[in-house]
Amino acid sequence: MLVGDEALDLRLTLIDSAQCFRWVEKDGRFGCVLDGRAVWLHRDDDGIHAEGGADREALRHYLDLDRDYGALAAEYGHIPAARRAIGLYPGLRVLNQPAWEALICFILSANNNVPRIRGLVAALSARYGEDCGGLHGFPTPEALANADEAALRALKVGYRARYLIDTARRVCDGFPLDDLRRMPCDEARARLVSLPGVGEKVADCVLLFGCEQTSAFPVDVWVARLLTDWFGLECRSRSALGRQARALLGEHAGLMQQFLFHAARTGGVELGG
DNA sequence: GCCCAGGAGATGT
DNA sequence: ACATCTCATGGG
Repeated sequence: MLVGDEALDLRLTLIDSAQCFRWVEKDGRFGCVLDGRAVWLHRDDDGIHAEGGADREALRHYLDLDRDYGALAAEYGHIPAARRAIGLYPGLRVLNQPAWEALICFILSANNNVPRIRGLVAALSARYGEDCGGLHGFPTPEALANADEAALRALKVGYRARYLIDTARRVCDGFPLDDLRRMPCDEARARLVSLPGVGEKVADCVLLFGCEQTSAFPVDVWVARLLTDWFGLECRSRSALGRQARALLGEHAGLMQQFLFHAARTGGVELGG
């Protein structure tokens, strides 16, 4: 099935950009379980193709293919660092992931590095997710709510085991994950940070990658550096940096953040100059 | 051994 | 409201 012929860079968006930790690459194809079904994506001369998985519209939405990224470049074209970052990665898109998956993956991301997060997510899915022909689906809230803490720690999630179980129980107990996309961003963030293991940074990642809240602006170590070095912001706390960045960049601040983050983290642009 | 990684929570001021 | 410490784990 032809998904589209957009500029989408599969490896950059699904693996290297560290907004999702679930996709695997095998023989030039990219695989994951979405909505309980395995899907494999690849590009040929015609564009992006999908084998298996959900319907075309759901995939296009997941991959954010219906957004005009040319308009994003125009919106921030007057900011030199933003223009550079967008120009460097014309194939980067900000995914629309299920909120539950983003929530658990970014709880695991706290004080952790990308390869290890990916390994933990794979181990979690292999142990608690449904087998879908070689690939494993993401664990359900019920599966993690009923997980044994020692068994989770055996997967090397460390002190985050307690966060996973307790947050999963909150979700099973009626936490309104699916309503977050319809709330004002600040209200949705306030609700998320009430979950164990979720601070402001993780909340912003869940909002941006899992709730279509494009103004949510996660500030990790790299974004904190680039905000001081490229934008000249002078704040001590990440919280204050995030507030200023959102005020500066507006309703699509989070989309822009993803380009800036990748430019800073991968060294595509030098920091400190 | 140290420092770092898409930080959060508890405690003290 | 802000600063400091601790929390597992693995790689450089």
